[in-house]
Amino acid sequence: MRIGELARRAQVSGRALRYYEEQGLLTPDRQPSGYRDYGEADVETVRRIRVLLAAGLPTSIIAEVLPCMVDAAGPGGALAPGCPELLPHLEGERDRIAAAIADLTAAHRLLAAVIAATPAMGATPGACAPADGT
Amino acid sequence: MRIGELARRAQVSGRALRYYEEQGLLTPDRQPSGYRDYGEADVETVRRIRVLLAAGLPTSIIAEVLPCMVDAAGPGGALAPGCPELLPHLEGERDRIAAAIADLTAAHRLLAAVIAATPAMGATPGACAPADGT
DNA sequence: CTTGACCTTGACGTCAACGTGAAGCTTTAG
DNA sequence: CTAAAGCTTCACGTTGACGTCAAGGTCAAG
Repeated sequence: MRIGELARRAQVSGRALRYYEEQGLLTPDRQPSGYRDYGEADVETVRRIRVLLAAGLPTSIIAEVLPCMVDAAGPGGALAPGCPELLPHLEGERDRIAAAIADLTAAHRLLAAVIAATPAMGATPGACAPADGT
Repeated sequence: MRIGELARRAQVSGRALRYYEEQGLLTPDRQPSGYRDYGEADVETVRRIRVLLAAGLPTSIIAEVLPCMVDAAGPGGALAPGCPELLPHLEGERDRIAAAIADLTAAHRLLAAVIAATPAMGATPGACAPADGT
């Protein structure tokens, strides 16, 4: 398929797909016209990229892990065995994500506490922060 | 205390502290010399700022929630009741954080799966990704 | 007084993941 | 045939949270 279709099916912009290629995350074939020619598997690959990006991993890291999860067949996204040389690196990233989850959880608790401490709305002096003119 | 001490005690750069002031997160007094003069409570405030920043909240939002958690006395960071007008906004942020946690958790699972699928190190072809010259 | 550490305000640089034209080729619809 | 999508490669713009000089003022020690 061409870039537009993949963009629609994977819910990303064409620009993003070109960027991913530039970063080595995707390497589509080319039609004689020069148009990019993506395969079906790329849809799933892009989804994985989005998951990892959403987790804050930079494209350079994703480029390393992607070939380790080439494909397989499964709804949950099964994986193939990968490259043991990157293992400590991957474990480091995994731990960084765990730490990030801890941070977010702390922030979540903080916000939840603030929300819980908020007097219910409707009956208050009203003078707090300027609240900014929106 | 002056900016250098706060920087050391709160584990941030002086530049960051000036930036926080610029964004309205901190408003230290000034000594006649023009030097910033921070109070003890600012150490904790900066820690909270860091937690929320680490969670991906922009400084503009943090500026809104900070006055809602003015202070109190507690090891976990107790809170004062806040501004009900911001409540829906805060709930939105809280949900966004929850979504981010979900993303991170998904990525964590993905990485953990890759790691688990990695053949243990030591006995493999070795040809995988170029591994990049570092 | 001099040195040196620490402080001040600008103001430009950085990094990541794209957005957004610009100028031109290709393919599809009619 | 023409017009309209859709594609191509540059290449600069954006956003956020700072880093990093630059050009000084201030303060404690000797």
